[in-house]
Amino acid sequence: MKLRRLPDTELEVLKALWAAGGETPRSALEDTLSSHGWATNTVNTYLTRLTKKGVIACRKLGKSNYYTPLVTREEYQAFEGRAVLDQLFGSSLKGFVASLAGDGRVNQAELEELQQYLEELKEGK
Amino acid sequence: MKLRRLPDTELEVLKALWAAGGETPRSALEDTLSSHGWATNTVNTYLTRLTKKGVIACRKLGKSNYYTPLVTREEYQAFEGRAVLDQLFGSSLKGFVASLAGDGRVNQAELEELQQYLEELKEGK
DNA sequence: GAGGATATACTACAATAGAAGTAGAAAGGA
DNA sequence: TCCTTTCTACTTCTATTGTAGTATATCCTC
Repeated sequence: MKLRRLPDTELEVLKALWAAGGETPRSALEDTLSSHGWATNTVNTYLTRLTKKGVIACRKLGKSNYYTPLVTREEYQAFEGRAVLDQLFGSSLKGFVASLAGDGRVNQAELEELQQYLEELKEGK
Repeated sequence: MKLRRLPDTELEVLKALWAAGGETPRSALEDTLSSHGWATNTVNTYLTRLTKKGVIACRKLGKSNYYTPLVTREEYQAFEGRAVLDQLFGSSLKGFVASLAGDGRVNQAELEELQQYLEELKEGK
């Protein structure tokens, strides 16, 4: 499927669906999304839009609609991450990290964690 | 200034302005942006919108408008990078890198470059 | 089988984005 | 002076997003 960047609100709904894991009734999503303070109908609109875009599937069981993500979190993350990298950092991963590190927007612990990950990755190959 | 996410088209214009460096007449931006195939008026619209948003400044010299970025590339990069990290990767830098690496969307050379950068950063501290 | 409770479907509406046409000012040449 | 060229300002138009109201269908209960 052709992925495209989703609006913030729709992404929040999709994230709730990912978090729920698998096919989920609308009502269950409301809890996860309650912090946003959206009206029920608002969430419903976002679900409809996501369905129309083919990002999630909707199935009616009894009186409730059940939704299933058609895009995995991993797929979307990779897509979006790559897009940002290409659009703003000249495709340079180092540029990305350097930008955040240089601005003090990322702490030491995170950098170490990343470094360790890279080591492991290298060894694993 | 309160930074906010810019629409794709406006970002392209802003990037052209960054690339030009300093105060730049509209006509000069057109060259950089020609690859997009936008009409002159289209570019103008985006410039006006960016000006209204306070992202760039406009000054009239003679018959031409000259534009200056009010947000540096570095600022915007850090802002946007951080936003993506928080929104989609649970603020985990490692998560970001792992996502791209795991998907094969980033090559070996880039990973090595990043690793080296991290080493230097550590030593420098 | 009428009335209320629930869920979903449909509609609305303002703000923002993407794209560009038209009008008008200014400057320079004939 | 008047015409043409070159810019900018103003206007327009459609699609998308953010948000939610109204209408409709269904099921349960009395």
